[in-house]
Amino acid sequence: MLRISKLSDYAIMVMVELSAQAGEIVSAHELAERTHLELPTVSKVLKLLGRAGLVQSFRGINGGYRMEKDAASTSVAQVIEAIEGPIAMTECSVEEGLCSQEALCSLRSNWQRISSAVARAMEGVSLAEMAKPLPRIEPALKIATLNSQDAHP
Amino acid sequence: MLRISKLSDYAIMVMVELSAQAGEIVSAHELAERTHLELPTVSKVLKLLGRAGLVQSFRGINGGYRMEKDAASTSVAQVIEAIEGPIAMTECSVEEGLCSQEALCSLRSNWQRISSAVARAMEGVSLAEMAKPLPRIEPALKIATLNSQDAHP
DNA sequence: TTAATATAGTACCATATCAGTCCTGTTTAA
DNA sequence: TTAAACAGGACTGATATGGTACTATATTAA
Repeated sequence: MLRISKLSDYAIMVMVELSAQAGEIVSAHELAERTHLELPTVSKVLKLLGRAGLVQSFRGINGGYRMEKDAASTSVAQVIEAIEGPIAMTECSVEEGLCSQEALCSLRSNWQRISSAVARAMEGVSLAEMAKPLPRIEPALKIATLNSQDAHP
Repeated sequence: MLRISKLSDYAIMVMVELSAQAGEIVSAHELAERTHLELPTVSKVLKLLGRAGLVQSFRGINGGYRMEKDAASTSVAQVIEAIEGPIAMTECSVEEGLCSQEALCSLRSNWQRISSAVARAMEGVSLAEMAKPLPRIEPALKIATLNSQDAHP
């Protein structure tokens, strides 16, 4: 299914929410409420984002988090990497060991190429864009769109 | 880490190996030897590839598998989809239920856009290309072609 | 100085998913 | 009829992930 982890998904939600209040310090508690996620989960995500330098943390009684960069200059790829580490498709196509075949080696370099392309796809989308309901729709592929019951007017 | 499953990785290996003998019928046993994978594993992968119509199977004493299409016209994406199903990044960004916020909804459509770009990245690489040790380091790989509504070097 | 609040770091567990194997049935050729 | 090879599905062990909890530390206000 080629998915990103839920935690990364949450991280995007949190960052987008934070970007709505750029410049301000928002507590994890508040972010949890707005994203409808559990506080411990949001907290975990924020810690990871903090280590990656995407948010700055403030301790103490009026503490919280603040976005470090502009939403337009932070990419989805950066957020995902903060949570999951480097973007790559395979550990190494030849991990079976005994790479003694041409074919296997050719795979490895090609996987790296594909990984780059995928990474670029995600580097090309900023948080600012994510916050907007989709600038322009394009030839929609057959990508699965699950439940469509959005509960708001 | 944004990874594909090992099974998909294996599937590519098997398909590339099969393409080296395009037109011929090769047994799972033989493919297992050439890829250095275990027979049951290779067998499992081949069954999935067969159901997806990427290979044709032949039972009986001289049975085996044969590629259905040309290696140049079969993409990495097709193979991965045969193993993992539709390529998508997230189940649905709003699976938390209670999508009552603008931000969440904007995420969903954007994820679809990203998924499309990622899918395209993998549709742009054929098995024939995978079999070659990497044609040449291309400065601007034409694979990605993500919707460049923003300037993207 | 102390109390309250909020994050940091780490560790833990339950669960879901995946990889890998095996078993039984079916088809085909000799 | 037998052996070889695939089809389908079930089962299991391992791994990773998601989610939570606990302790320590920092900050602010009274």
